[in-house]
Amino acid sequence: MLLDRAYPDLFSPAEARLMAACADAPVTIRGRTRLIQSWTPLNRSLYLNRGMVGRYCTDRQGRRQFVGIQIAGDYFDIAAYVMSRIDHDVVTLCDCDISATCHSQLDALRDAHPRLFQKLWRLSLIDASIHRYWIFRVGRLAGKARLANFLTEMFVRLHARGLCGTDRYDLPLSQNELAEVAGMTSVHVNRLLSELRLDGMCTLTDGVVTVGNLPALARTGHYLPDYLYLAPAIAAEIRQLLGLRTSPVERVAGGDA
Amino acid sequence: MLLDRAYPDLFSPAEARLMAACADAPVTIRGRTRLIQSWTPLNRSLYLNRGMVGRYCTDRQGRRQFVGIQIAGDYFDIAAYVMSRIDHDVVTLCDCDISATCHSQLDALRDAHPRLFQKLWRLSLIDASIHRYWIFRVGRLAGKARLANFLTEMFVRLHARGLCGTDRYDLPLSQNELAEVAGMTSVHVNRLLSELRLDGMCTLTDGVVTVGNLPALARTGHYLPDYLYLAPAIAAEIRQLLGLRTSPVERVAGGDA
DNA sequence: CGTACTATTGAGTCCGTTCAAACGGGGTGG
DNA sequence: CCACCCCGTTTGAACGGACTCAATAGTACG
Repeated sequence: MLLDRAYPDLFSPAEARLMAACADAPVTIRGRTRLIQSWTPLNRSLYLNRGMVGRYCTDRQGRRQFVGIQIAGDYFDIAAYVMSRIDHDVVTLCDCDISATCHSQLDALRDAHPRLFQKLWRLSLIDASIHRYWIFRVGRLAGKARLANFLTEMFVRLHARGLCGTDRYDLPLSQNELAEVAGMTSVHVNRLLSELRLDGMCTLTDGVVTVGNLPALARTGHYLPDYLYLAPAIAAEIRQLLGLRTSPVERVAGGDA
Repeated sequence: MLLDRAYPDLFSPAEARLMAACADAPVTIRGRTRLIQSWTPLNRSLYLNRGMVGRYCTDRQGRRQFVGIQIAGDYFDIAAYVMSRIDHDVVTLCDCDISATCHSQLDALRDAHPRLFQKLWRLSLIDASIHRYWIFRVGRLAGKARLANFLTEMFVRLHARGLCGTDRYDLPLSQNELAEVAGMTSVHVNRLLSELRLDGMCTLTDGVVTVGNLPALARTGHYLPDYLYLAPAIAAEIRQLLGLRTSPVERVAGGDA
């Protein structure tokens, strides 16, 4: 299970087997397919084996705002298990392999393995932490930093799971969808991307991000990966790649800001 | 317990007593006090009996972005129980009564009352849903709508708990802090507030919001309260106050957008 | 061979920011 | 009691980032 690598303290091999045993066989779904419509009653939750999906809200004029991007190894609607319905839509961004788990199976899991069950809670809390970082990004960062920050996040999350190397990764988003992530216009995304390209930080072509200068990208994006709650070993590797020195714990110990 | 009113399906009276029994006696804390520093190890979680607290991230220049406001009746760092540390800071916005619950007590609760325990998960998922709505707000809404949207959210959340009437509520935020919520400048907040005042929608003076025209405020804020997962009866009352007709379920049944 | 959708570029406009200054209330100390 | 200061609000003026509108081109698809 992909989660092993990113969060080795999260699922033991036995637990991963238990989770996999609950799930149905994966199904392949084409890109740009709406998987979940908001407020529809749901009795299954979904796990993404391969691909990428986006979660979005829509305003009254139909303009979308992505509120999350899920990558391979994510349970992307555990909330549906607890809440029965969810508040947002979910769409595949490319061809995806998805396996479903009936909520009744999760009920059984709760009674039989409460500690494993709690780890699902942990996953949803990491998700919430990512949400908070997205608020920070669109609220506080200027255009260029906003884009650089998001592109760095996607690199870090993919690399932490072993889904990409250090110099490129797949990002199946059009410039328009990138605008719906970053809270701006596709025209503006285009100009900012060309700035990042001229700076030699990264290029985005045909759904592939080629990373030229990762530390510079992280720096212009004011990016810090702490909120992802990565396992210490992986966090250290990521910090090295991003050119960061201090861990959050050191910063706390060091004194007040 | 305040949660009873807003989410009557959430805690039964017996469960509320159980939760209260776990908690220490409330302590009063002065306003503008930092309660939690990010990444500090925590062994207790906090419940807000009275007052208001803010959760925020800080960028490298020290500029704050609020990522959440908690009101009386909120557990505002359940995440600390599962994650041990949290990714953001927490500050009191006014004098607050706060009671703590040791994580060991929650462990006991998990083993003795798994279903009640799951309701804590539910709380944290509602929290995440509010996060998503904040992303939507700062990402997609223009300045005036952004402010109106936030002011409507705070009214709805407070009113749903019986913490205010229909024409005014306490909001202990300076214009500068409001700017840190809405992702803009205090100067701009000032101008937008005066617009809302001239439109007769609402005024903010000395930490009190006086609501002049709630439906208009909700309309300019493009506000829909569905994401709060309010109990049906209260949701209906709120929709009436905001001048909204359709519930989300009706909209789903009605057809695709 | 049309019909989309996507990327790119230009020009003009407006929203929101930055920098500044003035005002008013509430505290404190002389 | 007054002087003073601090903090929050208010307002002005100028700048710049981001948007809107628009046109072009390239590409995938039926």
